[in-house]
Amino acid sequence: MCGRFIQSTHADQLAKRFNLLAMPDLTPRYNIAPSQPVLALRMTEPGQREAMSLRWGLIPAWSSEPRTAYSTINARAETVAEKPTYRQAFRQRRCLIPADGFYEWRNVGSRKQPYCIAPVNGRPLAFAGLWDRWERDGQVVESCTILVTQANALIARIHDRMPVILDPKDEAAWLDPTITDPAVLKPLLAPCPVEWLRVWSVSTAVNTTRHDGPELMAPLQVGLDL
DNA sequence: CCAGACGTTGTT
DNA sequence: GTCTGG
DNA sequence: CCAGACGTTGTT
DNA sequence: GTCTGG
Repeated sequence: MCGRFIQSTHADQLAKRFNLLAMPDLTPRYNIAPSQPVLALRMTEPGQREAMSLRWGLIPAWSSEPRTAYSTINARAETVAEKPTYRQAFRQRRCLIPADGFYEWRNVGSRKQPYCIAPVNGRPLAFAGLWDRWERDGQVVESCTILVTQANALIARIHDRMPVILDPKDEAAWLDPTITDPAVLKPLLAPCPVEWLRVWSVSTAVNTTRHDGPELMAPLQVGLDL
């Protein structure tokens, strides 16, 4: 799955990578946790891409409270087109979530060892995401979820699920609001090639959400790598 | 019909 | 064990 | 995802 | 809102 990730690329670099006209000021973040704000990209009317900040953990528009009684930080690619919580968003409110890496935990006996996974080429990845807008009594909460799929052979050493990392050539289609056919969209949600990513073990400092900095990505020097 | 869920993962 | 907060 | 709380009353 | 279970 995907329960922590990194957004560290500067605004100007992101604007170039994702063809954005404007970007808000960004603070690099190395330990984004559920419930926190996430930078996401969506399509606006004249076909422009727009950056926005979304709460991580999708709150459906029909929810009575601006929260859910269950976890919506991830949506399974295999079933996202049918699930009541995600179906409308899947057809109408898809987004890209830029990421410079993510963390997964491997069970080692009774211990849990965190690993960092990041792009080999150093360029930001795009997670496939969905967003929704919740509104009651003038209170507005925009929120998102990250799609997950079967782990590729690299990630499978750690965990059996991983975020959907889109092929850059599919990013425009994922954002295109005129595409609503699951038969067209679902093939974009395959596990990414192992060649795009590298994996290494990191300190359990990442476990604590108040820790945030590039040091969280530092490789462990004690031979826990896979 | 109404009531109640609506999710993912891991573990047993 | 389970829920909430980050 | 992990970490940390998980309760009530009365007093300051 | 929409689907499932009773």
